[in-house]
Amino acid sequence: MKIATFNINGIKARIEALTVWLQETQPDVALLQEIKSLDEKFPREHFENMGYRVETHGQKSFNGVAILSKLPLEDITRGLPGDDSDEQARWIEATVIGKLPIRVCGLYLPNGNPAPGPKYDYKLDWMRRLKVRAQQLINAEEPALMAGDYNIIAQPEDAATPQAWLLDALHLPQSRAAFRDIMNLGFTEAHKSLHPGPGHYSFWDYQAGSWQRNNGIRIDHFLLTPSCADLLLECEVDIAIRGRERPSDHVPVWVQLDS
DNA sequence: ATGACAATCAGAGATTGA
Repeated sequence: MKIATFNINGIKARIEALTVWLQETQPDVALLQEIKSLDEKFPREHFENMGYRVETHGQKSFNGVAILSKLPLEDITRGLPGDDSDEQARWIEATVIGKLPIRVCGLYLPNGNPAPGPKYDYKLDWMRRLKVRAQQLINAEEPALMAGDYNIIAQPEDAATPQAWLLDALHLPQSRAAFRDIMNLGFTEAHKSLHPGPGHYSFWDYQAGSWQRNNGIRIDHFLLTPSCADLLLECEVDIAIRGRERPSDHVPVWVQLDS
């Protein structure tokens, strides 16, 4: 089973690029972030005609996550538990029914800038809630993964110019500590486990020729529970997508699971 | 660097992103 995550930075602006990539890559499941669309405005039929089930959790203008799946989905839930007043659409879950059922969580973790400030407080509180849900997934002892745009530079080698990020919400010690806390519950970060070392990025800013200079950061991750990590066969980043016409500032990351 | 670049909503330019 091939599962991908892709921050598309707007479905309206990215429908062509996303369609081409889906046809080339043929993921069974694609977790999308920043659809920037109301549910009723998402081009559902376009993807259904390509053989995908479409489940969205959107809002107007900003944020928004979705699951496209060629396999059956069960028990779909929307929104990260733990704060009924949170109106930002950043979390969606479903069980994908393949050879083995996999609980799949798609997430768009808050950016948090500027830090300190209310947006950073929201990021840290969102991560506190994420840890609660993550612990539940570990306790369930079933194959599960959490994938998406974590907006966390987890270690200095995940940035081409780490010194430029020292005061940024993506790289502040509290952010990295919160990510580590979640990892330490027992998750495997798929790409790092298969491709350790520097120079792997998933985001390049639109500004200042970041792509041309390979001034990137790695912030899109797959976190696997232990029984899911046992199924991991491959994990790759589709870097070339960033060099195409009208790209997202993120590129897709995917895993192949023996499931 | 009050910078750049892109998307959204709106129908200009502010807001957000990372």
